[in-house]
Amino acid sequence: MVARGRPREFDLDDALDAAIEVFWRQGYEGTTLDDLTAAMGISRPSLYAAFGDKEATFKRAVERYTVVDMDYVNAALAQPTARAVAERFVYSNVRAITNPGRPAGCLSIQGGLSGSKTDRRVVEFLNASRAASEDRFAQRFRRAVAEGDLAAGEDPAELAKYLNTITSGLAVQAAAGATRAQLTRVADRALLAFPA
Amino acid sequence: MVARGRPREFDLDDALDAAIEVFWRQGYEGTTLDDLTAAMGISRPSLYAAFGDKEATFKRAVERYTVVDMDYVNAALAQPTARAVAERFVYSNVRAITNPGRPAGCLSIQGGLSGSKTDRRVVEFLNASRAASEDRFAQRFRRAVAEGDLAAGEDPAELAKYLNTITSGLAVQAAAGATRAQLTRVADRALLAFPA
DNA sequence: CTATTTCTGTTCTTATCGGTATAGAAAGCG
DNA sequence: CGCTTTCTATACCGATAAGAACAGAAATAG
Repeated sequence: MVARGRPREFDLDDALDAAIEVFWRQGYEGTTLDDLTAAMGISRPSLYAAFGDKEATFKRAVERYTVVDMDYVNAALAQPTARAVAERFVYSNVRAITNPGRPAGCLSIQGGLSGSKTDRRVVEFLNASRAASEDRFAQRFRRAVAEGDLAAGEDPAELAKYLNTITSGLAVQAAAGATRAQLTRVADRALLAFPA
Repeated sequence: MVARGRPREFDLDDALDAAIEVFWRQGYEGTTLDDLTAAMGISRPSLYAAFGDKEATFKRAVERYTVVDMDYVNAALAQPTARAVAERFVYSNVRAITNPGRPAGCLSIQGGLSGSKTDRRVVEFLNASRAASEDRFAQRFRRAVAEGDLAAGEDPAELAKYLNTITSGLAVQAAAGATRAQLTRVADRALLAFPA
């Protein structure tokens, strides 16, 4: 793929990083194209040429967010035991949603939990994205049961939904201003209910 | 207070109930005045005369929502022990956020977790509203410690934040389509971590 | 019955939204 | 060097947002 014509003057990932910040802080519906182009440092036609429309830009931003900012999910899933998976997941989640210098909370939650009829697709996209993450944990816990690491009586899907509920709740608290210390204590407690 | 002039042709609470539904489903920013007036069955000037502007209507709706739809909080707080308070709170929360015929989830969460700069006040209003609820539980648990009902080592504020995190997380799951049965099992597990 | 008060519906205003047309600028290709 | 291709910036477009103006309608007060 050889570059033809005038080369793009901005970096796609840099631009997406800026978009991530804005969508994270203001949500999909609360973000205007002027907000986006100002933060990304590009003009409107450049955005449309590079990403498509607002919705496509949002999806690209969320995809990059899951790769860059939620890489800790992969690290958690790679832990040797279900218990270690859960601990690593919850604690690194707390760190991610209370990261100084980044918006508090989680783009996947703040991006849009509800929306107008015309923006319903965006809400469903985020729901599906979180469900996919939950599925990965369910799969990991199925493996743990098969390996004898988790008791046969445990329901992998239920454990995954439990963790997903915890991290969602933590993100809501973080967005409302809860501190890392507070949420760490909440995480400690939540893990009491996870099989040891 | 004697009624003067032409009497209002609609019921304030009926109108607010309709507004609650719309804000609940679509969030503050996703709701237009046309959405509101259509659902409430009144015209635009009637809405403005009765409630003020869109923001004031939202706040009135949230206030009514907390009185009508979150009355279970009072019932929970009135339970005799901290453990009973927690159980009652979490289980009735699950029922409320998966109530058939009503929107899934919780207005206080779906109303707006994030927003544009101009709608920031609404987000903060909701945050404050949830914080106030959390405070009531913290106070209740302080009483429980004083009464010897809770161990002296327990932190009432932390327990309250834990429950608030759980119910917030449950609301997010419900909004994304989780069933009552699923969330009941998550609630069962979450309560394992609450002092018995 | 008249005057006053307050509600109601239609219409209008202003700002801003997402998205686009158009023209110019910067690169590679021959 | 021109020609093609692709980017950039200014300006523009129709649609829609929140909110206000205005006149008519329905009640009470005298």
